[in-house]
Amino acid sequence: METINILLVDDHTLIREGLKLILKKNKQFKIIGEASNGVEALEFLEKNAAKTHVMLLDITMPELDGFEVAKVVKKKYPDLKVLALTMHNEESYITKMIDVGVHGYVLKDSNLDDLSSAIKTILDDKPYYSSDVSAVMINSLMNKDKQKDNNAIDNLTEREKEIIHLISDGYKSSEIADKLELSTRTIEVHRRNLMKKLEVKNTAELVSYVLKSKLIS
Amino acid sequence: METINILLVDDHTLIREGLKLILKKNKQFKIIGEASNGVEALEFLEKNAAKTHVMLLDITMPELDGFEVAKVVKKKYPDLKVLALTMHNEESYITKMIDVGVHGYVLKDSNLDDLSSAIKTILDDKPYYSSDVSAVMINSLMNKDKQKDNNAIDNLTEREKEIIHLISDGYKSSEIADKLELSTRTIEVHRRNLMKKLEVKNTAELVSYVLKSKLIS
DNA sequence: TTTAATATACGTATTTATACTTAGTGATTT
DNA sequence: AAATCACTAAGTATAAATACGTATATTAAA
Repeated sequence: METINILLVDDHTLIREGLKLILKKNKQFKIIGEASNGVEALEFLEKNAAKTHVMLLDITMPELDGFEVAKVVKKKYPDLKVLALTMHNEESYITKMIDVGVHGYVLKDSNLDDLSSAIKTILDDKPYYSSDVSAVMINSLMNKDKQKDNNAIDNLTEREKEIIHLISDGYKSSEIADKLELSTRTIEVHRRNLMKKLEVKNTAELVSYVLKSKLIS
Repeated sequence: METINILLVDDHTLIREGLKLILKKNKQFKIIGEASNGVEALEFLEKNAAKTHVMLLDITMPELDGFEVAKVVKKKYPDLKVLALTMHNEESYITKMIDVGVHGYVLKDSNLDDLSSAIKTILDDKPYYSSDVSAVMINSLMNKDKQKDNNAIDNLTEREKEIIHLISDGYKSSEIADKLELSTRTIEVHRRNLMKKLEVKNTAELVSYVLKSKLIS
């Protein structure tokens, strides 16, 4: 059983102390550094990145927040695992952290077992998300879908959907006409109708609209 | 404790029989109908939708598959809860079912407890997804993000990102020029450079590219 | 059965986007 | 000091998209 070296990053001293006490219960864990903001954390890593295995990272911090830190770490120290630690259970935070390349995400009301298994899971190169977090993700996917209802996209015809798909793939009207064996004029009319139905001004906004509304993936 | 009326839709007789036996263990559940394909299921609902509470729906079926059935049901019978039941644990299936408006999704290797709580959860107007499914979702989000790395988008300059954002919002070059107090020609150069860097042919593909790569949300 | 919607197609005109070339300036790097 | 890069800008020319109007055959819905 090898020692796991941990860097603790949180702006609240009390929370850092608490985490230290919790982590001490598992003798495998060793806290080799602490930082109270992003700048300090990156300074520590400048010298000690090689021996650091896991970074426990708070999201909301002064100076340089967790998002920015995670971005930098991912680029400069790709081997270092980052476990986001936060009280925020909102979708925007979670997706943003995932986007930024965090390996795991645990809520601050987790217990020692959760934390231990999170650390071990991400060291094993698997993502870890506490169950509450998963629930939020699924929920948000559901809600996004609800938004999709009742909107203008339902009024598109099959032909229009077909054409909008080809437009998004970068085909110009003449190419679409060839593909579907139709006149270029017909495709142009479909474009006009599509823009009118979806109330957009040009091709760019049209593509943007359909992609955001998830008609096309 | 009210009776919950269930419609069972699966093309394999053996699976239907098995499900009936499993569901019989809970006296609250009552199977009021069966169907071996989508067409039969919709025919049953034509007459009995009012008294049907939950539809247990297999995805892979002949004639009319689960996706299509779910679509129709959502439109015609919005109060009827649909629980997708399948052995497929792949991301494409799951996201597609969510898109189509299914209320819950359970794998066929679940046990009675899972099934019962799934049914009760969706009747309570909450989404239900078995834990394995959640894991797949999170994983797919992670993987999408990994794809994003190493791609051409990292090479874009701040100005280019700013402009591509405005393009996606439907602004034409002259409008972007006004907004940023630059020459229209400058914007045109940026567009050219963007298309060259991202190896796309036109505006449509450009917008499609950046949205899919999640540079813009 | 009339109505409405869909898909098809052409004409004309204007506006945008795209292609190719050249070039100055300021900041950064080697 | 020289080279590189990001940003800026212009000239010229063609291709594509957009904005109008008009029209017809088919199909779905009232």
